[in-house]
Parts: sequence; structure tokens; C-alpha cells
Amino acid sequence: MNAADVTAGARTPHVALVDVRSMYVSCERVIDPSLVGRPVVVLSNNDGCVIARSGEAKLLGVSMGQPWFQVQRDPRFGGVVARSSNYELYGDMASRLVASVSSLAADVEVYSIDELFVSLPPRAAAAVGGAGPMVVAICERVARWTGLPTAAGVGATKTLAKVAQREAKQRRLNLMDLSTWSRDRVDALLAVTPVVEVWGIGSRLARRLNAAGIRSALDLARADPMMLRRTGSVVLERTGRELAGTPCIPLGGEPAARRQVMHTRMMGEPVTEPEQMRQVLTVYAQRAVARLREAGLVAGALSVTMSTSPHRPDARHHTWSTGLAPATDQPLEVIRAAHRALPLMEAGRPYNRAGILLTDLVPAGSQPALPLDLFGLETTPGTGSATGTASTTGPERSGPGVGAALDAVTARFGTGALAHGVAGLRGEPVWAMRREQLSAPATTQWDQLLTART
DNA sequence: TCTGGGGTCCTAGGACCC
DNA sequence: TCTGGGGTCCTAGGACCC
Repeated sequence: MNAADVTAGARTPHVALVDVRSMYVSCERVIDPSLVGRPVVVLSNNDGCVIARSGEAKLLGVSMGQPWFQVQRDPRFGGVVARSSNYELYGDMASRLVASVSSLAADVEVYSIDELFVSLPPRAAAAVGGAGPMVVAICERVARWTGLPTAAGVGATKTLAKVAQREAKQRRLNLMDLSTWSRDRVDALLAVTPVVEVWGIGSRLARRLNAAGIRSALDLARADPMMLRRTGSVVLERTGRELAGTPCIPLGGEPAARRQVMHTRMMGEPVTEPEQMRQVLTVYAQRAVARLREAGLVAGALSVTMSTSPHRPDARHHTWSTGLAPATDQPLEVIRAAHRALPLMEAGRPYNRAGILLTDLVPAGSQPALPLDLFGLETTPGTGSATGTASTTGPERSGPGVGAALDAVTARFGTGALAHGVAGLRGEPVWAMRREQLSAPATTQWDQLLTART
């Protein structure tokens, strides 16, 4: 290590990762400052498991994914406050976050609802003090404009920026900037970073890597790239190279077009009868199509999954796919196609999860003109051998107005107000998630509790 | 009361073709 | 009668992320 290394390092472009601390909790605190300083958790959509925790809640020992009823019962967690997830709020705060960062940086990639990568020009990295001051300015602006607290990391690659950001959070710093560090110092940090903490290394890969003697991020950085490709895939190879300092994952600009829309849920009670499953698929298909329509897309293919609990010794998992020709956003057509998966179900077994997956998405109205559907034969391309084609061109085709009408009624009277006949939603079906019986996030018990106290 | 839900990317392997 | 190789396209499934 010598002075030349530092200079060379400082001249290369760097990347910053800006991450909101406990995003969902921080959003809740923005609209309700009385939550600041208290242990707060945000609960999942369905059954009340914890999906976000404030630092105080983490210190108390509340775990990610822990069922809310356990937290409620445990005397250690007496002071914990819960909020139902309010995705509308988080989405709105996320767009303010993007606006704040983009006001100071030209090249920004929105990686997730609470994380952004920012490309730092070489001149920023070469400035006195490295890229730090620019990133600090970004974080301060985020705090001022949105009220959201952030932690940032700077590195020569995205993966190194992730390592730096993780270290910043651990040390309770706002910023960890590796752009001014020597390679030896970076290596020392990697040496104390377990490989499972590296971005892109999950528990499965970590186990395989550990077995191969790769335990730290430094081991991974120094591993032979070809060996990594054989052990995992090109993804793992890229991760290793990125840790070694070679950028392999470019900063993405515009978000990629949506490729799929899914609606997957566990049922509150397992269903054993095909007629119940028919209701489940009807409702799930309806919700998936509603999201498809919101996005202005039509789907050219549909997959249906139905499973029993994977922990059962005789677990069952069925997947069924079909083409939708022409691509459609019409609920009745998708529902009808989804019902064709029903024969796969083994009546009597307790199914507790089902899903609707819409793929081959294209913007509505952009479909190329269809070839003539000669004789109504089911010969549409894109149809797998084991699957069928749900023809949407026959006399059964529902008018385009049905979807729009359903959207309007649902918007006005809520989900479930109107359903495809077979759903028979008079009253809650036994399989409905408990959480889905709540009318709106703003009227959950917890919000009401707090309002009463003020 | 027992691991949520919505995504992406990659690979293996089969079908099919020349 | 025996013997191949190399493409492409598609799907299922694995692994990861937040």
C-alpha cells in the first residue's frame, strides 16, 4: 500500500448506497412523532407478523417475522407499539425520497422502496475528503425534505457499497466511505464480514461456500472466479469480482418493465374441497387482474399454484400454466382460465396456499394484430405441451366493459363487493385471511387506540 | 395461533430442428 | 444399420432480494 494506490482509487468512480433506516417504522414516525424513541413494529398484511422494527424494538429482542400475538403476550415487549402496514404512505414517502436524492445527484438507481444507488463522479471521489461530503449533503437533504433517517455506504462497486452501508448501520454511523481507503483497509473490513452478509449470498449459497472453505467476504473476493461460477452461477462470480473491486453490476437507470403480476396468499383455514378452492382462485384472480389493470398491462400467460403446507410429510404442490390468447386484462377470462387448474387438486387434502401469476405482460393496446384464429383451433403459440390455451376469442368472451365495471364497483364499495358468480362471497368465506377482514389500514385497532388516548 | 408477499435472474433439461 | 452435434425455445425450479 502506498500513496499512489490511494490516488488511483480516489480517481475511479464510486457508488453510494443510500438506505432508509427501518423504512416503514420511519414513515410511521413522520406522520406520528409520538412514536419517536419508542419501540415500534409494523405488521404484515395478513396475519400480524412483524415485518419492520425500530431500533428500540430490535434491542428489546423482537425478531423479524415474529408473530404479533407472541409479541403481545411476552411481558418483555409490553411497551411495543404496532402499526398495520400502510403501503400507500410508504410509496408516497419513497417518491419523496427519490426526489430528494435526485435533486443533488444526476445518476440514481432506485433499487427498492427504501434504497437507492447513486453514481459518484470521479471528481467527487477525488475531492478533498473523498465522496463523503456529497453523500452527507444528500442524506441531510433527505432528512430535511422527508424526515427520513438514512445510512449510506460508499464503495468502488455496488457490492462494496453494500458492505460499507451495513458497516455504517452496525456502528451507528450515517456514512461509511471506502473511497478514501487503501485496498488493505478494505480487505481488513471484508475479512471480518461473514460471507452470508454479502449482498447476493443467501443462506443456501453461504452453506455451500462455507463447505468450500469460503467464510468471509475476503475469502470470496479472493476466490477463483471460475470456481465461483461452477459452485454457483455467473451471479456468484460477479459478486466475487465486485468484492475484489471490479464493477460487474452496472447502475441501472430507468426501472425495468414489469414482467409479472402475482397474487399469492396463505388461507386462514386450509381448504379441502375443490368448490372452496374455486372460490379462492376466483378471488385471487380478480385481485391479480385488478393490479394488472392498474398498471395498464395485459397478460399473455397465466400460472396457478395450489399447495399444502410444505412441512407436511405428504406435501403437495401443483403448478398449472396456460397461454391467454389474445393477451387480456379481463377478469372473467382470467378467472375462467384459472378454474381449469382445479382438477389438479386432490380433494380431501388441506391446501393452505394458492397463487395467481400473470406473465408475458405487454402494455394494453400494444398487442400486435392477431393472426386469424382459423376454425377456432387451439393452436396459439406459447402454449406448453402439458398445458392448454384458454381461448378468449370465442363467443364466451366477456365484453371489455366487464373489467372496467368491476374496477369501478370495487373502487367504490371495496374488494369483494362484486365478484364473479361462483365466488359466492355473501359473508366471509372460512378460508379468508383474518387480516383481510379489516376494512382499511387507517381503521385498525391500533390506530384507534392511539387516537382515543390523544 | 407457528416463516409474508411480490419480485428478479439464472440454469438445467426436454422438445424440436437441421 | 449405425452414429452425432449444435442450435433455439420453453418451462420448472432454485436462489436471491427487500
